[in-house]
Amino acid sequence: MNRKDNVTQDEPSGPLMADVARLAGVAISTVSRALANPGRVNEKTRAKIDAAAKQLGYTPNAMARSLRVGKPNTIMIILPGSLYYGASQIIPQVLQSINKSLIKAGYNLMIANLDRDETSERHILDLAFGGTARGVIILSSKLPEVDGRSLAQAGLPVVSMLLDMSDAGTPSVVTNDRAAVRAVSRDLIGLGHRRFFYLAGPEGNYHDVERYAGVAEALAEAGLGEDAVVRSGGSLDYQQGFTIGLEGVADFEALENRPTAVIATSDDMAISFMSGIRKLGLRIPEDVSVVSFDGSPVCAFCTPPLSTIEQPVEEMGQAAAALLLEAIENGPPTPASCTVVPSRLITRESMAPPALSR
Amino acid sequence: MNRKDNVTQDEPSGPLMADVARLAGVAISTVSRALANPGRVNEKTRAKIDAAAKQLGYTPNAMARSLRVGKPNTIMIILPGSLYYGASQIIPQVLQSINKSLIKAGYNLMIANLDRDETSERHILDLAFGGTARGVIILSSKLPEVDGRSLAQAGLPVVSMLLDMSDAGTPSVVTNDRAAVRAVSRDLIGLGHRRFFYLAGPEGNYHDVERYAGVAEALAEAGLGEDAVVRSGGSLDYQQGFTIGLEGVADFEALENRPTAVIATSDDMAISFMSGIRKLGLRIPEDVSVVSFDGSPVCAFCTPPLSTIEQPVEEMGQAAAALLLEAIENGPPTPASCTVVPSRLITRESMAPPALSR
DNA sequence: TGCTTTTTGGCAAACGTTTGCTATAAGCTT
DNA sequence: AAGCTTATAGCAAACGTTTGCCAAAAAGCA
Repeated sequence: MNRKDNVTQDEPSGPLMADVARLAGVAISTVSRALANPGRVNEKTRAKIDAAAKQLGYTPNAMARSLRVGKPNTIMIILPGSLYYGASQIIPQVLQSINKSLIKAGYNLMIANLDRDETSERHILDLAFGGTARGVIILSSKLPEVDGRSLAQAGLPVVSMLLDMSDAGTPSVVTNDRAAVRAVSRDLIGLGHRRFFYLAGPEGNYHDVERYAGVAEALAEAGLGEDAVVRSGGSLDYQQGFTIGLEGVADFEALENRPTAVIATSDDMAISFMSGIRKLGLRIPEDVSVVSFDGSPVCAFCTPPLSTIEQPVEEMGQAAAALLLEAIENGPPTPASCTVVPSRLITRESMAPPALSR
Repeated sequence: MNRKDNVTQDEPSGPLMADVARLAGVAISTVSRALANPGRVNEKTRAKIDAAAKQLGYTPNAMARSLRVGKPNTIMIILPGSLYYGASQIIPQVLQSINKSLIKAGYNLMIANLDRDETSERHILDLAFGGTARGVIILSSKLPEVDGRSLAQAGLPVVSMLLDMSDAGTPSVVTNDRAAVRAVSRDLIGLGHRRFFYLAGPEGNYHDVERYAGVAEALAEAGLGEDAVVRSGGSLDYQQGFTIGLEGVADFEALENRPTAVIATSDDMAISFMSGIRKLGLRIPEDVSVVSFDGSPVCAFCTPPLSTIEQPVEEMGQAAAALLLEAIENGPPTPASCTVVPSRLITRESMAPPALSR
């Protein structure tokens, strides 16, 4: 006489803890303790219970557990639409590394897309306030906020990745965009370049601001004015990298006194740009040096092989996960920390001294 | 006098349905019905309740709901490690399109990585049997199964994507790998090619088997034997696409009577292969035509622009989601369906008639 | 052996919802 | 106006766990 007699057994729904208890001849509470706590139950009873559980193929119901304990074991990761772009494999890598860290700690990973519409924001907030998520990792976006509710007030640990929000109280993991671009700009200057072309991401975007600042700083250091660099792009999102690169070619071609070095803020831009430039009959790196950002593996096989600043996506993912887990354990760090994982320039043939001009 | 007086209020945990009920001056059950059911409650009461809910910023607890109802609202997507590769953006696109469909239907998306270790399989099964997932979409893998439990017996709707498992009773959404490769092989034959080079994925892999079969069929149709094609690779996973391509170059170079057309089974392979071939001083497409599989946008900017078979990832994702939702509603289709979303060849300059040989 | 301390197991109350059933109020019919 | 049906609201029992508290048993001690 099992539960459900009169009902037309429509859901098998698996064995319950009660079934295990019955089979092992103990109380439910003992089963619970046997499966979870280390020392609270006699070794012999535990063995009996383990055996019973295995025999029945028992799997504890995670939701019932979370509900009772008041702490879900799901982490939400927020992926902005703008990150789904081109050849660089940011998202899969991030997902993989974060998930690995989380699973090790007993958490699951739920994904949420953040588009520009209110629906997606609302959905995210429902997840956050609805007790589904235990913590949040948000990629390169500000905290969603709609009709009164803000992710900041959900009482959940939040870690920002790629975008530094430590000022706003959210611990962050970023890479040193600015320093990396500054360094590579310096390198270009060292090679003899004096006129630059900058392929920009969307105007005002954190990454673009940082990266451009890197260029500007390097120029300043070298005693060059900001008029040494021509900006192209700025209206399209990173998703449109290939298009930005192509439009950049047109801009470049129209220039009077053409720059000798191009700094692209994503591999996509650089790749389509190089393709277009070569169609124009210009040679890389002889006529133009190109450097870009992202570190996609495919850059090694471009013509010519493309120098690129590798984003340490995996390490950042791990760091973000670690930070989040720590915040879940001990509360958020105060003041909010900002972990900087350094990026690395991979030098390839697309960079060279400029041909002697004029 | 709220709940929790003596306790050191460590969790705000948000307003409860009971709070809304109290504020609106009705019973909890009425609130529940007002928020969920369409007509079960008086319009006036509903308004009062809605107002109270909004005022408190109430968000229903999803887990309590799922527990009570017995049906979670989370869908699990299983991503095999082998899919995280190179330049092709399969995963992000799939995730994005599936998530969009699911959210519209009120579901959340949880991701699970399937590696070759037992841990990851166990984790997936815990999710499936533990009442966390309502349905599963599995990408390009067979159903996980470890110590007695198999995903097939979890009583969950499962849809397979990329891999046809309809024979085994799992409804599937795939693209017509074989037909697509057959068609492009035909095209190559039509251009005059008679000797082929095939860059293989892992031996025995579904995709590789299908794609190679496409080549073989086209050859047979044209009265050519299978000795018209040289296979390269076969030991490495698709993740290693770039390496496969490079090794392919070595294999190719060593050949006596070199093929004039190369069929690569991923864009990565083709890209690194082309890069290597050109280093050898061979010209594409004059000396070798190249065609590949995946449809990564970056192919348009290769030198030369690379012909590739575009995988309709987004449509497949939508189809898979639709199929899963349908299975959740009305049970799985019997017999298991296999939806084929056609792929499309994008013709670019990497394909041309062979130079007159000898 | 009788007492205290420690270990182990069980009862039952949570966790925050949904929902079957019942009670009341309201609207109709004749 | 009495009896009927229908709409609306409330009570309380679920859903499958965990855990505070108490009881029983075992073990230690004198």
